[in-house]
Amino acid sequence: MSAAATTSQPRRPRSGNRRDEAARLAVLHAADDLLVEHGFGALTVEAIARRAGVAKQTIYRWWPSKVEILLDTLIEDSAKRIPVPADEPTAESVRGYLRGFARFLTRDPAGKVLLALLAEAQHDPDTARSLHERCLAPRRARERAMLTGATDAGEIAPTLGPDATMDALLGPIVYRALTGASIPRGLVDTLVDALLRPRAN
Amino acid sequence: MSAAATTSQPRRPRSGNRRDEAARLAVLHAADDLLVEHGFGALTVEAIARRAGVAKQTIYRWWPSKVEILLDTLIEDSAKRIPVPADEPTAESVRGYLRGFARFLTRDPAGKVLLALLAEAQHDPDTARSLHERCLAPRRARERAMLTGATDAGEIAPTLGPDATMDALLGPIVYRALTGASIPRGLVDTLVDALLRPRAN
Amino acid sequence: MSAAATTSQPRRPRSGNRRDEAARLAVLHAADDLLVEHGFGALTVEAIARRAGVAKQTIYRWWPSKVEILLDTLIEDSAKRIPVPADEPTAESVRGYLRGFARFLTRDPAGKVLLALLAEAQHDPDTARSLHERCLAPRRARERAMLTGATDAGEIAPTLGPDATMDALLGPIVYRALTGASIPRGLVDTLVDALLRPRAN
Amino acid sequence: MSAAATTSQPRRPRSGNRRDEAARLAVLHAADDLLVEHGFGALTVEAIARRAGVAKQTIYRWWPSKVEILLDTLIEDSAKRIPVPADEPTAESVRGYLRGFARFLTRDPAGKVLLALLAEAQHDPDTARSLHERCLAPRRARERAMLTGATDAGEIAPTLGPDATMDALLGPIVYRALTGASIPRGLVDTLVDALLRPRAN
DNA sequence: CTATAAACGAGACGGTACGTCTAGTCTTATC
DNA sequence: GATAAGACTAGACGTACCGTCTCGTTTATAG
Repeated sequence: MSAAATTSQPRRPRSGNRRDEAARLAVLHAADDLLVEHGFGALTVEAIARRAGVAKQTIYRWWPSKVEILLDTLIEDSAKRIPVPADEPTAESVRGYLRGFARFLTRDPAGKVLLALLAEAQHDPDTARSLHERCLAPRRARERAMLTGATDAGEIAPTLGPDATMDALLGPIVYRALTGASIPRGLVDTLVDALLRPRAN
Repeated sequence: MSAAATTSQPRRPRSGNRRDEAARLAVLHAADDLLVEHGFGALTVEAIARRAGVAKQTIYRWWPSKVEILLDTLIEDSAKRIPVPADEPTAESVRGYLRGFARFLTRDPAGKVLLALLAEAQHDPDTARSLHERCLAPRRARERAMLTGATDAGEIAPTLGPDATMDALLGPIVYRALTGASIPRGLVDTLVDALLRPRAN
Repeated sequence: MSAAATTSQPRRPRSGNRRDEAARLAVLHAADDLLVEHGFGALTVEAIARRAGVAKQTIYRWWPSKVEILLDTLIEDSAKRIPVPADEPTAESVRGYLRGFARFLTRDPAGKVLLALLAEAQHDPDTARSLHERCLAPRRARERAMLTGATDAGEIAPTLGPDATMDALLGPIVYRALTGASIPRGLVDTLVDALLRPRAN
Repeated sequence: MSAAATTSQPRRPRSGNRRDEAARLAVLHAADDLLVEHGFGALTVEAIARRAGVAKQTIYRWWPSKVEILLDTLIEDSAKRIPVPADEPTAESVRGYLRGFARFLTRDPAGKVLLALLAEAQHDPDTARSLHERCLAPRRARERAMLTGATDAGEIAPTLGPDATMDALLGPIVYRALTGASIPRGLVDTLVDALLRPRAN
């Protein structure tokens, strides 16, 4: 309470057991597996707990909803599988990004997670907000940087602003994935040609 | 009523009361209202029955699931609000169709139904099948006719096939609606210009 | 709408399926069995539902708590096993009643129900109220009648009022049952002799 | 322990490897208070720990169950409030003991503890055993001594053996406390008169 | 003019999952 | 080594809907 008290740093009453990393990973994997194997309908908190060998309370302690569990896996997976190109500001890198995105949505099990969250966001405003804040907005920021970089480098000349351009490029890919259609190589090429170099042709 | 009628259906196993049209409409409106007012999460069969003043069994008797209720309303509404142009095979009519589509998704309460069904289709294969068979496929057939008509008339010259072209046009609109973004007039114009008259400019 | 309709009595808006008697009995028996076999600690609503082959909601629909289930069985059983003598206003019938009571508490499985409810009443005011209103008070009314009848007939001459007399007679029996002690024949005899015929000896 | 020890830890006489008496008392008082204030239903280990400002583990380390906590307080309180008379082997001292007992059960907050434990003993065999071994049996031994002392002194002449006599005296008192009834002075007097001096009148 | 049979409202039923609570155990870091 | 803090597994709590199944009533045709 005297000088000694003043010297002591803001009290760190930290103690107690720390979070169990194994439990955290078990939950993430269980959620992922259940979604891929049995669909979103089978993705209940009880089922996740059962499959992960974890108590329900452990899930509720760390995640406010099953949607946040999926978001955790999605953020990690999408960062690995479909990083936004930041180094080479070329039209080709944009094309490559879109092809990777298409492959992710149609072939990668983790792509199902994005589609499921995009779907759930239509049913639940909280999901919509979380999906935007934690996944879509950060990615969009990097996508904008990718486009403006390439534009500044003279590689592309989009008619629309960066946001609308990205939506025009991604929209068809996402929509076909949502409707269960494949995404042919020509579609991506045409989108890039038509929207990024409208006059350069 | 006459001898002819009696002859045409000699064994009428049918008897008793016929379907109550008032109950049918009450269910459709209750489902629509609940979706718009409280979201898909509040759209339970019990809530629909409660709001419609109808017994649950009456719903289960006529609809296999709540999704089919929504489909019934969607098919009727979309036929009225966003008919596929069939008379004038011009680029302008395509543009008008896309603008109507964008307005439907972002402004019309009935547009929420389409987004909700598209979402639910990600969670449930039965919904996906119904949505395609009863809504998306018939509309796509008319959209294809619209595009081929305009192409034959020399009004447009799409690079892609009619299906991919429609997805490239609709995808951005749907995607922005799904992510809660508005759909600016310039986006539709650019899509039409870039994808339907790539060389005609 | 005619005079006939007006004449018809106020319509009985009865509809819906009636209560399932089999489910009701299954619940009562399951609760009883669980209490006797595994004790009050194992008497959870889930366990009752499981053992009765009944949905939890069915229990919650008809009983506000598991205590009321036990009360239902207790009221029925105690009416059968330890009826309060009403016909013969003799000291002997009182003695017989107390012996039956002692046997009920120590030998009859249903006696465990009374002890459990008396115990639970100490933990929960709602139980205390229900136990009094539905079981103890009605029985006490009949016990009072028994005592006053015998007193009027000159068979007994209790010093205390009927309530205190009954408590003085039953208290030792209940207390020994609560503490797991047997109830010897001499105890009942001495209580009757000492409290009902203090001067008659 | 001496001045040297004090010097070695100038500011921290507290903590170390011995049992923390402050924690022990905090737990006992918290349990007592919770029982009196919110009833047995609110008496959870978590609530005790919370109210006592003590870790759950500290409770589990020293007490096998919350029942033992209550027993600790009960033994201490009952020894103080209702000691069994050992000095004067008179009928009057027995009467005084019973009156004290009645007052303890109906007026003293600590009396609630005995009723709660007697109740819990019906639900849980471990509680029953502990209650007997640590509380009821030792007290009963002293009560027996009280009765035999008075009998030998010619002050009383009970018909029944000492155990049954004590149960016949205490039973009505306990039963009325359990059922929420008051214990009138006349009841105790009549019990003493009727059971201890059946022929001496 | 009945008699039948379908559709209706009401709602009980066996279930599944929800999100919360407490039990009792185990771990970490502090004193 | 005892403590405060608190994460962990386990499982019951009471609620909301699910989809199925009677009930008894209503009503439009069939006989």
